[in-house]
Amino acid sequence: MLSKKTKYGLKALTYISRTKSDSPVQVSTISKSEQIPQKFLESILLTLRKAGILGSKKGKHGGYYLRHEPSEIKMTDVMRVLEGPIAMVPCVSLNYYEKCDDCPDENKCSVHRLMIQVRDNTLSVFRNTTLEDLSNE
Amino acid sequence: MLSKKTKYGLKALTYISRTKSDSPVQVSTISKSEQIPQKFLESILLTLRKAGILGSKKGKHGGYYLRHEPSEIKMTDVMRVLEGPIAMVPCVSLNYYEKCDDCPDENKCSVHRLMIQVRDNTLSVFRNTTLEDLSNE
DNA sequence: GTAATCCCTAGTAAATTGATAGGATTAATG
DNA sequence: CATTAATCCTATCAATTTACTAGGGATTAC
Repeated sequence: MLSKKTKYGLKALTYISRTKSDSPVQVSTISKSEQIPQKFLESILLTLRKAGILGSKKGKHGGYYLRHEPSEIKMTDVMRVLEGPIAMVPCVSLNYYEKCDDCPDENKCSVHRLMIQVRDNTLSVFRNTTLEDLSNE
Repeated sequence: MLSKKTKYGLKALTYISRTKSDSPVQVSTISKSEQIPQKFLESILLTLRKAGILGSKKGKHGGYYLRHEPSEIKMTDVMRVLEGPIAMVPCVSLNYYEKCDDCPDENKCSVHRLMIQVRDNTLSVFRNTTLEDLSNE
């Protein structure tokens, strides 16, 4: 299941991306428009900022803005920040690999081989989708 | 993340499928061989039996067996029983569809459209993989 | 200097996960 | 028929994760 954190994060990014304005977008604005609890959203946008995806401006008339063009923000990056590893098991994770305690030989593990296929398919979707794609329509 | 329940379930099914014997396979045998807590495994195999994937024989020399040929047991069915919906959000689930509270128009929702792609890709893997595939090698 | 904004740390209730406990039921076997 | 070995069933539980909320600190525009 996709966490609400990820869902809210994606919606917020989409919102900011669609807002074609020079001034940064405020948390309260996004919160109201997308029906996201404000304090929760605050913490999510903070995470995205710390990951380098968003930038922020403090104080009055402050807010958040994209650090790069929407077409250059890949879903692989966004998903890893918000949801964590893309793989369903650590033993097939590219970025967070971990050996299974039980499994003596990964190549002979049926679960391993199945999950590699799922990972590759999911990865290809996220690699080929940018924030620009999400923001269209 | 794949739950341990699903992981254990898949490993157990693979084990049973590889055991080419007429007599049913006992929980304790699988438990030892695959390093799965016995009581936990018991409950998992019970679930698979109730879903019609496994059959069981009670009493001495009892155990579990496959109800169909490995080549006819699709991962879509197994995964739905063990892990639940394949979709990452209810609003793109084929079997467990649910509308989002917030989302006024699904076709315009960026998360919705992205998650449909992920679902379709994952689904194609599970549809094209049977227990026989898992059991080879 | 005041209002509006992000920044940061804590805490917390509810749900889920990954088990464990204990026994009831059923069947094979001597 | 008694014993043993299996599944079946219900209940419980600790740890973790999720989805928030609270409360204030720091910064900036005006």
